[in-house]
Amino acid sequence: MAARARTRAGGANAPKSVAAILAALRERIANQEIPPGAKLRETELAVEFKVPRTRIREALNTLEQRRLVERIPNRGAVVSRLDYAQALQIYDLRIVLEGLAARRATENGPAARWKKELESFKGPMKAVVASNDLEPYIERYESMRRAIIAAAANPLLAEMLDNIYEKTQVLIRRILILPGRAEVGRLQHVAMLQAMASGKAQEAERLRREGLGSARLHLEKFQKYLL
Amino acid sequence: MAARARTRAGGANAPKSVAAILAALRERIANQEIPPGAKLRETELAVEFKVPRTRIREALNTLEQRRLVERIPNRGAVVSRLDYAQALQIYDLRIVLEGLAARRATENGPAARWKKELESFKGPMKAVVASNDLEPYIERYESMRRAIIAAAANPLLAEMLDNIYEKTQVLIRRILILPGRAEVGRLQHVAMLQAMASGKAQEAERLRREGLGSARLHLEKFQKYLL
DNA sequence: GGCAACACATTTGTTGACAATTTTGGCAGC
DNA sequence: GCTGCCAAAATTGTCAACAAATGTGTTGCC
Repeated sequence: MAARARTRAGGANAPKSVAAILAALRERIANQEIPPGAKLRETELAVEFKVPRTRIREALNTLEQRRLVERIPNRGAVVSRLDYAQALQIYDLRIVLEGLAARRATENGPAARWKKELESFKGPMKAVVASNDLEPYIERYESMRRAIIAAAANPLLAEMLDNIYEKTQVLIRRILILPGRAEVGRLQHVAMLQAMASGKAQEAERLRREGLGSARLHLEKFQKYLL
Repeated sequence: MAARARTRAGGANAPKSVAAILAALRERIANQEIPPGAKLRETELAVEFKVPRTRIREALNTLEQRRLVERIPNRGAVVSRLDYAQALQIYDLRIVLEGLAARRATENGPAARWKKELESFKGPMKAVVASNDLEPYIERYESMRRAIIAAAANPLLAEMLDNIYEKTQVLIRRILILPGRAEVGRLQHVAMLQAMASGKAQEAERLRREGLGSARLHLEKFQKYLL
């Protein structure tokens, strides 16, 4: 009775597959539960997840290739730190990639597909932003973003965006907190969705690039507060 | 005397590190030495490279993440086949990514940096293309491309382009063979390099997009001959 | 008291052996 | 002669023990 720790012991989680471990680790790194610079000890993770160390090793390998951790020979893996230059580079990539996504999504889907999103950003979200209630807004934003990427129907593009987006989730929130930024962003989304709902693909791409470009400018301007 | 196969036996190559194995495999896949659909047997490769199977397994893992091979559980790894839809998607990505590279390269480097490349495409390469001598032209093109990507100074961008470019090397050659395509491409490069040598970053991006866009159109038009 | 060298403990890297699954080959039956 | 099934071989997946390297604490010396 005392030391019963059989099938799924007290703790919390006991995933098995490599994919599960990977997801867990990605999650933790994304919301800084494991902060940048922290060391990932293989043995430690092995006992936590209750899998052989080889499994952890494999997960660490893919994490390394996604540049989420850095690995120094014989010294282990530490989660990568995102410096200013890198952040700007990532924004450059987001600008062109999400621009492409917006264009193709507009071309692919029926224009009406975007009416619903548009109304949400025009109406309810306006109040949400005004009340400084960020979490629901972020949720809506990410949902729209995912919808666009999915509609673009380009798996490789989706994967690339996935890889770089997860490295900036913290940053995005910090930018959004900047005074006035959320409302500016909302208006930009409205403009872009309007273009999409009218089937204007090139215009949608231009607007998406403009929107992310302005976010990038904020990053440059408020560098010291953001990183 | 008979069965002496110690240090580095007859064969040809005996790399050891994972990186070396990876490079070798990437090379073979790129020039279809191992054709799409071929099966990669772990044991076989392990004997050839004279490394434990685990090492091969690791290499196969990273090859899988780069989408160069597909892995079916308990059934092994086969090199990925590039279908028409994927090829188009890759061109979409090249268009926006290399467009970005051209823009940033123009902004970063001194404009004069591109004079040399420009002259080469204006002069010597004209004759090379006219004589249908493709290999030197391709070499020059790839060298220019690498220079631009390097000058863009965005490691993440460079990596992404590396990952998708290697999947299309065969395709690029086939497009280049199409009647008139090489000369059209040369002229487009001249125009872009002219913009770069004049420091016109946005113009350079536009022209790069245009050039790759026209290559993409060729791909659409001659689909049946290319794949 | 500070510094260097040594030994111990911890952590990562490597390997071969074992288990599970799929493919191949052969055989009997229809 | 072809089809379905069973057994053997080959191939992939899993693991735990061993080896190498690094970090840490202690001792002895100046």
